[in-house]
Amino acid sequence: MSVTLKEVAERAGVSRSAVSRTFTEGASVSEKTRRKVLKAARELGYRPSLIARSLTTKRTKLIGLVANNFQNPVFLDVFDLFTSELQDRGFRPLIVNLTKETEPKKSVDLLWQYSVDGVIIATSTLPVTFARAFREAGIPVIHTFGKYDTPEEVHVVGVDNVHGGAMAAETLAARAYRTVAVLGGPKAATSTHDRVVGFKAAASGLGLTIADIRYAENYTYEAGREAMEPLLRHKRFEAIFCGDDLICMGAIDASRKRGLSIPGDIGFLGFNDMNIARWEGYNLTTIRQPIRDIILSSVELVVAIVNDPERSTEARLFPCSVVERGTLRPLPSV
Amino acid sequence: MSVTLKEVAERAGVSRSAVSRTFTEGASVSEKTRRKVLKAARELGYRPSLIARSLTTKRTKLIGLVANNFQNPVFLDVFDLFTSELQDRGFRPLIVNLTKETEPKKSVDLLWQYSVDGVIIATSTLPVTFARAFREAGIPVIHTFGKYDTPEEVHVVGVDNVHGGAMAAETLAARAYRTVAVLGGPKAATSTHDRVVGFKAAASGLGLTIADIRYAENYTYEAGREAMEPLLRHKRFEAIFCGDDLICMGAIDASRKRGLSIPGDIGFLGFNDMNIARWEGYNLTTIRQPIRDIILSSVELVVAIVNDPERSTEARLFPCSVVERGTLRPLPSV
DNA sequence: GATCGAATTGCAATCGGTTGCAATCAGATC
DNA sequence: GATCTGATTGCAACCGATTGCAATTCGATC
Repeated sequence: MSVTLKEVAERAGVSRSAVSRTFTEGASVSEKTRRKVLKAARELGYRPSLIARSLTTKRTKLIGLVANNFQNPVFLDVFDLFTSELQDRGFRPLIVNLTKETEPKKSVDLLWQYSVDGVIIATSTLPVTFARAFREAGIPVIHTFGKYDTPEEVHVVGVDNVHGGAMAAETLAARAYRTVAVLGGPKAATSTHDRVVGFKAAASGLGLTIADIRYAENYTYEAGREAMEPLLRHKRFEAIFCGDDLICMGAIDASRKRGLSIPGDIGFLGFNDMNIARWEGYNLTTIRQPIRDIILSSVELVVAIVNDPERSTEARLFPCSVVERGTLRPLPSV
Repeated sequence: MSVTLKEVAERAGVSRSAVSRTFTEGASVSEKTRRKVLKAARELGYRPSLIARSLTTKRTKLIGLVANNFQNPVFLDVFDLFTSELQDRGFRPLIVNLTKETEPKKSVDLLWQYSVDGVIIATSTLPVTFARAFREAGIPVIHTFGKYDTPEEVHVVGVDNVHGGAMAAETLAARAYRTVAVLGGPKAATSTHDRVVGFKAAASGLGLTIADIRYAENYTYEAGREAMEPLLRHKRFEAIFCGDDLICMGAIDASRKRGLSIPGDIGFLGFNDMNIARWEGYNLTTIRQPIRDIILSSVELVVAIVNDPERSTEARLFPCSVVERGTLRPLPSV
């Protein structure tokens, strides 16, 4: 069926080693035999089998990409960037969908059996035990969007969510809001936790009163809408900080349904700056996560630790930034 | 580093064959040795290497998933379903991101080198030559969201877009619209072409006048907004059929910006019924593609042809349906 | 206890490559 | 032409499994 090394060797009149060497970077082959081999290979349509190769080299060039958040639009960017970046560096992503499965051991087994060179966990809604399980199995792992912890147990790339939360509080305070509410993402997510912690801490220093805190069931529009309802029943805040743009949009629509105008009656501040935040219908003021930087850095890091597994763990945290649009009242002129 | 067959065999005091057999479905092993082997395996933490296995079995249990549309939210569902369904059947998706790359040969080479068992091309914006390239390389391939053609060159799963387009025309006609416009997806996509063809054909039979036809650059909100502008300059239609929900939302926002009300001044009909279509802010009336059915069927089919590559090509087309919401005026009561 | 067929087991070859090692070769130097 | 050095080449073992085949074991039957 498929052409093998041996056939190429025979046709080129050289040994199998010679053929193997012409196809491995930096191996010792004379220009003469290399040409003979390439000619024969071309004629036969030969491509080395990565499966066979990885059996001896112990490198598969596969990177496990573990995710459980297939409903949030940010993940379009995340997938796009991860897949193309890995591809450009000669790696291939092997996706593991964790939506149904919550048992770390099974994913570890799965990826272990495929001998992936490394694993990227791309979600903020998994506990650190997950990443740890990979590390204990001896598989290089990095947790993108993970929680930063000292001492660093595992490589983390993401944003400093505590700082992001603080930034949100500052943004509201700067616009002269005094009484505010928080509508967080799913309570179990470490990102939610950190953002709220950061928000609270900064709020108290800024003279902001937090009238209410609630959490959406998950990172969806519907969850945001639902979670907003009770907050609207006894509305006693001027603005609200949402833990995610999607949730924020749900909350906005819930408010509009009650006839509230934005930002007149109520101000909204999102988190993420996904594409949809730019849409005219919402035009969301939001805290931006530099997704692109995060992914590029993750890929770069995973490649680095694949090449040097002993590398000490590190946390790469990128700064968030405020994207000013139309759901908060303007900054008071100075 | 990792535990091998041989070590398990030694510990269990049996031959390597015995170990191999206990781990392969339906092989002949006595209950007694199977127990010994499992015990030893458990103690050592042994998991068979799929890489090594696939070298002899010629099966990798990998399925290439080729996509180029990482910006459209429907693909969240598509990825979610594909990955979890393949997973459930013991296969793993190997993703190829074609956004930058347009040369079929390179993807074929790539997946060939990984000896994938089969390939799913999940996009409507690639020509049939792409799928053909895989078939010619002897790799089982199915084109999801592909164009249905007779004679069938390649397995296709999707909807009958001609019929979908016709359904759109009927929907508009039934609501007593007389003069309409079309805002298609990217012109190169076969799906766009077919939908427009179906729409035109049905329109003429229904007494609908098509005042204008335009195409968006790609399947995005921004492209929809831009493409709508010229249509609005000399607006001479009562309703518009958009080739995609996202494009439709862009078009809606462009219209609202000009102060037009919906569906009062202008009616909108989308295509796809993605999650966002349900959002209060848009509440889009749209033609629904049964994504779930399409994906499940694709996965089922790819597994089938992996097991029987000689199977004759087939086209599985699912029917579209109208989802009534708020962007078209109501059906006249009878 | 001998005989027979079926079930189990182990041997050894194989899958398609890589790589350490020793042998060979080429070119430079004397 | 002999000698030396570094570059090239081929041999053969190995990576971690599977599998056809022949040998062995087992249980049942006579």
